[in-house]
Amino acid sequence: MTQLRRRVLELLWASGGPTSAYQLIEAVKGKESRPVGPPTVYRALHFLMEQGLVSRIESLNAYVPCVHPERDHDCLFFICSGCRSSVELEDSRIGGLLAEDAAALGFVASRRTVEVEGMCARCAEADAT
Amino acid sequence: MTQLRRRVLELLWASGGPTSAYQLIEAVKGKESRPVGPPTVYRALHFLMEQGLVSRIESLNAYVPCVHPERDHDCLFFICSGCRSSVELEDSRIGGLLAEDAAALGFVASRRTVEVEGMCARCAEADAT
DNA sequence: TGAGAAACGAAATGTTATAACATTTTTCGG
DNA sequence: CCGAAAAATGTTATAACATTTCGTTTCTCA
Repeated sequence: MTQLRRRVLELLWASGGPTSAYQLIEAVKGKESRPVGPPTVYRALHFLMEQGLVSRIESLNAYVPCVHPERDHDCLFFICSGCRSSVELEDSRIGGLLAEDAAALGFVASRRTVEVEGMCARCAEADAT
Repeated sequence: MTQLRRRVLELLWASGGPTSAYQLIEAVKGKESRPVGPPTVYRALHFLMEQGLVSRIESLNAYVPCVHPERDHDCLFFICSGCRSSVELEDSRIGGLLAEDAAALGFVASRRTVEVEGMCARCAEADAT
């Protein structure tokens, strides 16, 4: 864990929601006052994802810190179209079903992406009003 | 269903695998011999997705024709890193669990993305050899 | 047939991600 | 401590993916 990687991770923690790589590039530039190129931040993100500290949300092209990095994780994301927030959940039953379906195909799984878009309770309520 | 939209759908059927928007742009250009801009093809893709004829694979930025457009679908994709192929499956149990988890959060779901990356049976075997 | 809606063409631009290569920093055996 | 090897980072350029904007054409239907 280097200074740069820690900084990217801290920015993600601070951000409070899914954050795009280019937002992070700007944020790192802001803290330092020197140029930071896209590869720099993308490399840090790849590292953090390998370590299980960060996840990528495919349907948003955005990144979030993991809620429980300690556990071998297999997460699903609920993404609110209203407030652009995301909630991470763990449901091993889904992993189980996916493993079962994969086995039926002879498929050797390595990475899972499970994302649900919709409206969070707060935004759904606001919307109904 | 217009001529252009039909052409894009046919190209997807013919392609035999996940296809990027820019590959489709090139392919449409080829068939016609006139320029076709990105918005033209993206509009057709959005239309076809609305109709449930095409799905987007988020983790590849690519598009595939749906296997069973007739049914209200709720699909999962198994994507092979070896041969870049994808298999579409329906497993209503997963939709059920996701609905259950969503309900627990008060979350109103609209779209689901479930993608599993790995190696298909063929490629896993070839890899082991 | 003519007004409104839907679809399409075209140019520019915005957004996301990586390739390729140079340089700096760290690590660790001697 | 020193220097070679490995890891990380900087820098430039470009690839890949997607949308905005606006003007024109085509379709529909009263």
